[in-house]
Amino acid sequence: MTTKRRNNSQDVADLARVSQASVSRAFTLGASISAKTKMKILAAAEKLDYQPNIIARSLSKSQSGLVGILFANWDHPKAAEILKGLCEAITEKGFKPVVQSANTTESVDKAFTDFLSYQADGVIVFSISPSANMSALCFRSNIPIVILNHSTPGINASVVTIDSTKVGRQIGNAVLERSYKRITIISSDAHSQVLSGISDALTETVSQAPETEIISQLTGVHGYEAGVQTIIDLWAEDVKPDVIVCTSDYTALGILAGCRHKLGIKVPEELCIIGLGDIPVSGWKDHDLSTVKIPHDELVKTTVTTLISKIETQSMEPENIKLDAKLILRGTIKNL
Amino acid sequence: MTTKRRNNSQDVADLARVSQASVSRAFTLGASISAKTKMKILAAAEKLDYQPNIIARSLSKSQSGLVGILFANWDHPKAAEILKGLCEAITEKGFKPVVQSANTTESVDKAFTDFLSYQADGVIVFSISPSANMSALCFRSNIPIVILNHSTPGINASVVTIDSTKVGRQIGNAVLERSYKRITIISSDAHSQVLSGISDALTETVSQAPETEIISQLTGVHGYEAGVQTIIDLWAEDVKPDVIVCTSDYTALGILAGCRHKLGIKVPEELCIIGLGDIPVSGWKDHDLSTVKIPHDELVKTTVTTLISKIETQSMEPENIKLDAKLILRGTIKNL
DNA sequence: AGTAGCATTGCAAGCGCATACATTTTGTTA
DNA sequence: TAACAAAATGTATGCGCTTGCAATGCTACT
Repeated sequence: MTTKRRNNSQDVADLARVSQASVSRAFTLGASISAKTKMKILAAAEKLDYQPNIIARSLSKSQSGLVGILFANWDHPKAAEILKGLCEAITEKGFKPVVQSANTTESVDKAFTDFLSYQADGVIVFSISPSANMSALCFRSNIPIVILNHSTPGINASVVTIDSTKVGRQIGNAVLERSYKRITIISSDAHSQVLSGISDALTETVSQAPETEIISQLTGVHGYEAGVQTIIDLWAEDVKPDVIVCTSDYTALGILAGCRHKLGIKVPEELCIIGLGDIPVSGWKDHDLSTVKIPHDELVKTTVTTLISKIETQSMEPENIKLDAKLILRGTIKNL
Repeated sequence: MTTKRRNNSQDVADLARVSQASVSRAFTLGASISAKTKMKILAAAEKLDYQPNIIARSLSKSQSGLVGILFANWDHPKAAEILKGLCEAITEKGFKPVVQSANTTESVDKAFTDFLSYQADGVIVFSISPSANMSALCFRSNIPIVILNHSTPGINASVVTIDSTKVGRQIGNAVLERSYKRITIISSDAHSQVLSGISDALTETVSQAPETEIISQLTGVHGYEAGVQTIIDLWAEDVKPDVIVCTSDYTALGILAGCRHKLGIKVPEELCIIGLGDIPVSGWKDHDLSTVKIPHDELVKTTVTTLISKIETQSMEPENIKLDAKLILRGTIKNL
């Protein structure tokens, strides 16, 4: 089968008996062209299945209209929602999202050089940071980067996150008001700025309250099963907090299940559990977990808006944007 | 700020004192070039932050290396996993995934014309079908389409799904072996071929067993809360099956919760519940839901392999590929 | 009618790369 | 060492589009 060449603007021009430039103008918003010839051209284009070749347009305008999305954390409970939001917002702005999956240093670097090759007009990075090399390279190449949900100091990129310090304070206050005293913090990921921000603020708040203390802090625990095991271990070791703040809902749900089904610990009377993320399951009556609702939608929209505005203004100035998250108090914390 | 032009192959050529063509060859695998000059060129390229401009390459080779992904069903419990798999497999094959979100007829058509414009080499469609118009247009333009998890007859596209008929028979047999008699089918989506395949096969299997019958069939019920409400309604109306087959785990979990926490129905003694999808929560001890495990990973890989092979062989021949799914029997069905 | 002023169109030169073809260099063999 | 094949390199053209500039058409006004 000889592959039939796709029709191009010259073919349309020939059929419509105009110049190729006019065809181009017919498909360019706001170009100088009369309504009459535009009609004629569009009709011819229709007849020939013609669509402007964006690749060629990109080349001649030297901007691709492509936005790279580097997506690292597919296990994030809201991964689909976030990616959907990013893709839709990007499309909405007239760009196309090119998604790359990467989480090792090398694969991240590879993804970035690919973005460079594809002349991406900008890059969004989710839950990871580019290497200093790559961010510098992008800077030199005038490709703005916006990082969502992660931050690494000293990188030439903008960052959009929740205000984790504020969340930490809210949790601290809620716990203190209810006279819980002995706190354990369980974080699923030692490297996330969001999580460490919370525990910093929590430490700070608690240290101002007499008789209250953070009795233990565990790191790298994530997932339901790990949660179940963790609470069993704690009780076995006789480390018995009356509050567990957990930087993942899944883990928190595991802890809750361990309390109820294995250890017979009464929640919230004997133990208060707070998660992070507000995944749908947490709201189910079976669990009714107290947690923190993160404004993903807003984070996503802000990320895209920020990036596109940088692309359009050719600005490489890093910004640091923090949005508020909301503490949701449900059955796993005492009522006031 | 005057935007500094990115270095191109000519710049590298000048620095390395070779022709532009040689630079091109240095970056083309298997091109005719000596090791020595290649070194020289790569060094110069390094110095100039040069990356080949894929947009220009695409134009001159008239193939973009882009694969369009039309993603319709972001609420699918495995949406992230599936999309990740697609993106990674596509990247692996040396292409780039461009993700479009669309679920209305118009937006789907729009997405397709965009793919055409971007000269996508192929398109993957998840959980929806392109319009006849668009599939015909793609056919004329030699752009192969592979549809994952959905099928519409009379469309010029390949399809990859699970063998839903086989799944339906498996469920039927498992239920009959355990002497359940009165079956209710609850499907979340009337249009999915996967789901209707199951209920067809189930109907067929059941009709061969004396005293067994499908006593009711509900459509358009989806989600946890809807499940809770549905079981309450059924009991209130005195429609009491002893098996509920549910085409979504979330709904099945809602039904299970309704039985246990609202109605006091004993599962599996009085009522057997089977879901579809095997989402993680279903495996948790709290629920222990019987369900069907769909080989998403395999589906995804097959989809991509199929598409890429079509792209490379320039084949527009539609294929229809069916993979096996596995019935997982847990606590919500009686032990044999 | 003549012409300034603007809208429309055509012309042609790129955008950065791949590649057919021509030319030069290298290596091989008698 | 000559002669020739093979490998390496250079030259020049085209991929399909945008856009600056020039040429043309049109309107309105004196």
